Amino acid sequence: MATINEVAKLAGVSKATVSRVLNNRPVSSETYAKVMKAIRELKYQPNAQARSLSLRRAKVIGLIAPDLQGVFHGPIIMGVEQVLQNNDFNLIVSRVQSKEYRLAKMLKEKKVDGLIITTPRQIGEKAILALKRDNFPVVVIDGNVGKQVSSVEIDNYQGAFQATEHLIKLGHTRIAVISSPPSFRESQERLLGYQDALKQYNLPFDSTMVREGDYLLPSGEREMEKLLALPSPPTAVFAFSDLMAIGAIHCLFKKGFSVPKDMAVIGFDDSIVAQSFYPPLTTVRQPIMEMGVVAARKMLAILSGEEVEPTHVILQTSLVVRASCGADLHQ
Amino acid sequence: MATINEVAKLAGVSKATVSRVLNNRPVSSETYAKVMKAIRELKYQPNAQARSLSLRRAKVIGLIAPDLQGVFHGPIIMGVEQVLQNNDFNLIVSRVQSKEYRLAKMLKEKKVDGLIITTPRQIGEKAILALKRDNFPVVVIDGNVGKQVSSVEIDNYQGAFQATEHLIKLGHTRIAVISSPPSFRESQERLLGYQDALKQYNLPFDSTMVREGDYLLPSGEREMEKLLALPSPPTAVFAFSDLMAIGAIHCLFKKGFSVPKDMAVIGFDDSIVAQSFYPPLTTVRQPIMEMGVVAARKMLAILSGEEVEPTHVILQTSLVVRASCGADLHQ
DNA sequence: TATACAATTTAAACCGGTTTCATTACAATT
DNA sequence: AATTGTAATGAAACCGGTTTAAATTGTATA
Repeated sequence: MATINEVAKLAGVSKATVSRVLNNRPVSSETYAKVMKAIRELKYQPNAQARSLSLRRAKVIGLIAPDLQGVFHGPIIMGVEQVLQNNDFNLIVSRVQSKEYRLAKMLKEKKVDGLIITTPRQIGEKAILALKRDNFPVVVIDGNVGKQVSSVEIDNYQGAFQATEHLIKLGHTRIAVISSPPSFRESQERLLGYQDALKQYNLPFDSTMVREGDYLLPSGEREMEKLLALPSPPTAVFAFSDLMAIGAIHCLFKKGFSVPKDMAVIGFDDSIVAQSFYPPLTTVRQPIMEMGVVAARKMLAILSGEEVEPTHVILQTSLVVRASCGADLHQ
Repeated sequence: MATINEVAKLAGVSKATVSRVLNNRPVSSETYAKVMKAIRELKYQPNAQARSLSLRRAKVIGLIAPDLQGVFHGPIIMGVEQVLQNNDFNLIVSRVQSKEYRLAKMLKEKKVDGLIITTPRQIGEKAILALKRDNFPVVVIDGNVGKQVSSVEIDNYQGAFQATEHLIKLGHTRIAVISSPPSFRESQERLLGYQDALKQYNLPFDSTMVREGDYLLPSGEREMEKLLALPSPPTAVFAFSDLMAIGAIHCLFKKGFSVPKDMAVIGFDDSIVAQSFYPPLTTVRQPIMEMGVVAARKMLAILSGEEVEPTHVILQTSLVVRASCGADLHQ
């Protein structure tokens, strides 16, 4: 590969002048032509490493996540990468394993200009705050680690409220919840949305109606079984993930029940499994990819100096009505 | 951030000596101690850009794919990243948009040391061969672009053979196929596996039994409908993706059929939707994540000079028997 | 004690860019 | 014609590492 020195020699100018041409700084038109000719002839491509070293920015940002695939992190990666690509940045993805260690490394090595961190719960909030203290550009997705770190979240309260309200409007009064671990912030927010919806429609809150799952299918199946064993079982179930909703339906099908006739079921996420299941699952759509888009834009804004104060954006959910609650039959 | 010069000054040695300590080259034990002390005190972290420039390798490899999420590319990313992380490499992921352009750029800029390219069909095989001609390290996943480029593939023939054989052994003789576009190499390989299985069990091949889909759910639903309209419809369907298999089942359910009682259905991929569907889908498992693992290992081998001649590994599929073919009832 | 040799260490060059500062060339002003 | 100002260019320093070649140190040998 040719270097800037070879281009300079071939064009008969100094490397400073070649650099000027490359960066669109004023040069005479004849010089410009000479240099461009040499660049073409040598098929010259500037060395990103040398440029990064000199400019002290890599034009790469890092994304740290507990997982790089799946219905949640996959779309986030897509969203982030799309924005970065359009702005001539690259994306390094890294699965967090050894806790905080690798986090800081990439930044301090200057391998990346900034870090987008998803579900910081799994990483350790202190580690993130430490980065922020060292003044590294950090954006957090789906988790608020305090006012000083920019974040992108979804409105869990709103999503749960919508789902519950939908079931209430379909006439259900005994609505169960299959929740996620109570220690997770989003569990609390969603539970609050559920309770407030009940309250708004003057329905009593019954704590036996709330069960705890772990987001995965088997827990949905298991908790549905427990709900059916109740003296007075629910007529509708709101699960905090599509997979748990589907698990609940597995349980129902195995016992010969029909959905939505015998039980209305609603999920959360609107992942690929929701639309492909039969009956197609009514669910709360999280704008997951958009979280990635917003986070990436925010990161670029921070790097360009546009965003100096941390900001926190909360994206809205939307209800996707399909067949698992019988809403289509109700008209 | 501290630099090597500051460390050298604090330790009272030259930067060359600090460099030696960093790279585990022989130094006296007192020098070692002095340098390490300075490194700790300054919280020194070597600058990756400077090192890359000097060593002419970035310790980053690029992954180019038409998609960065979903049931196929998600696991590949996981597999690749896992291997790279264990070898202290980073992974840049990039969705291919503007065809060949960006491909070469990252390599020529020296932003990455090598490129792993998935489903090269969408990228243009000539572009890949051009990279190889320029002697850039390239590994291709799920697509063979010729003997000169290392590749990792799965045994499509074998997978289709297994699936078809399974249905035959369950007593089916009219087995339909919902294929993918015939121009795709894997379509041809799978079709051959299907036909050879029929042949081996002395079953006739009937071309009306093979329909063309596009890997997505709606096409499965659509083609199933056509199959049902046949004068003598199949009793079993083998779809070339889980999503198409599920689409076929949607069609059957809507018409009041039962699966597997009225129709056995088998998919391909073993994606998340296969296990979460009801009835759980029997399918051909592709070792997708393993493809990423193997590709990454191969890339590292190329970069370290271990692998000089291109190699081609073909991973085996396996049949995952669940409920959609009724095999569990047959015992 | 002088000499040879190996083991450490350092100074300087290099990787390939960007940028500061000085210089040159040239047109405009008085 | 002398002076001033401006635009274009080049030389050299710099970014922060690695590496080569030369210098230094200490030890063993003659």
